Amino acid sequence: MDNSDAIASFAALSQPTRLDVFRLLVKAGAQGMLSGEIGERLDVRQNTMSANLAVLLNAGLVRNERQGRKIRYFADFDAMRGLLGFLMEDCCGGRPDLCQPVIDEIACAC
Amino acid sequence: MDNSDAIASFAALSQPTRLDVFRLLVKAGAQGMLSGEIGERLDVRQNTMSANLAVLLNAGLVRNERQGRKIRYFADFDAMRGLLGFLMEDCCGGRPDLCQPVIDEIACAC
DNA sequence: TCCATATATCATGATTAATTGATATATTTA
DNA sequence: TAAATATATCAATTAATCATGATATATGGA
Repeated sequence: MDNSDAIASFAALSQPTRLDVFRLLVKAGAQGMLSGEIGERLDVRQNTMSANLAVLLNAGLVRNERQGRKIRYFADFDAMRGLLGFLMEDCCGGRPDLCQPVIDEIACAC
Repeated sequence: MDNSDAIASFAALSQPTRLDVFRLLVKAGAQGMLSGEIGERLDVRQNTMSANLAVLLNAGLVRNERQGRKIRYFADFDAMRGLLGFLMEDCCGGRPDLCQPVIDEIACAC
């Protein structure tokens, strides 16, 4: 994870449809979702969805896997890890009380 | 933290100077940094830096505090918390092994 | 009050991104 | 192999963003 990877990731997440897609894939977890399923759920046209998925893919935030003529997309949790780590690098100026709540927040119930 | 707050935050972080600024302020922690200090450190012109700080401020990612004629900026850790929580909401589809490494990554050493 | 310092705002030109209609590619089924 | 389905690519228009020069505002000190 270098600076330009992080820029690409944040740019990818800074668009409403793509943010929705990514959060949907985070929720879906290891099961992922089909491209068509995603487009239907979010009511986004086919080519727009394809373009937006390509941006997420290019940023490394999602992976995909062909299944016949469908394509299944997954949130890439390793990429998430890298991105958040990059953002929080050397955080807090030595004051854990600032940093800890941030960590707690993503300590999801799963 | 709603969808449009998150969009604003990611858009703010998707620009090289602003990402540098934010990471610098994360490192600085509670001490923060003066606007001028930041501009000098990152070698960015005065009005460009001011505009970029305004974007971060508007996104809620940083706070500021006037000190005489200088203005001190701070990373807003509550906003970070909200943003990461929003992104990871209902994560992993019930598989903690996917989520845990993400949490571990930002468990900084401070 | 006048000047210097620190920061913010405004207008503009240049670059970049987003959506869309049309079309192409890949895969499965008949 | 032809048709149908699922997804990707292309070209073009519109819209958003960025850095910059110029200028304005706010604070502190002489």
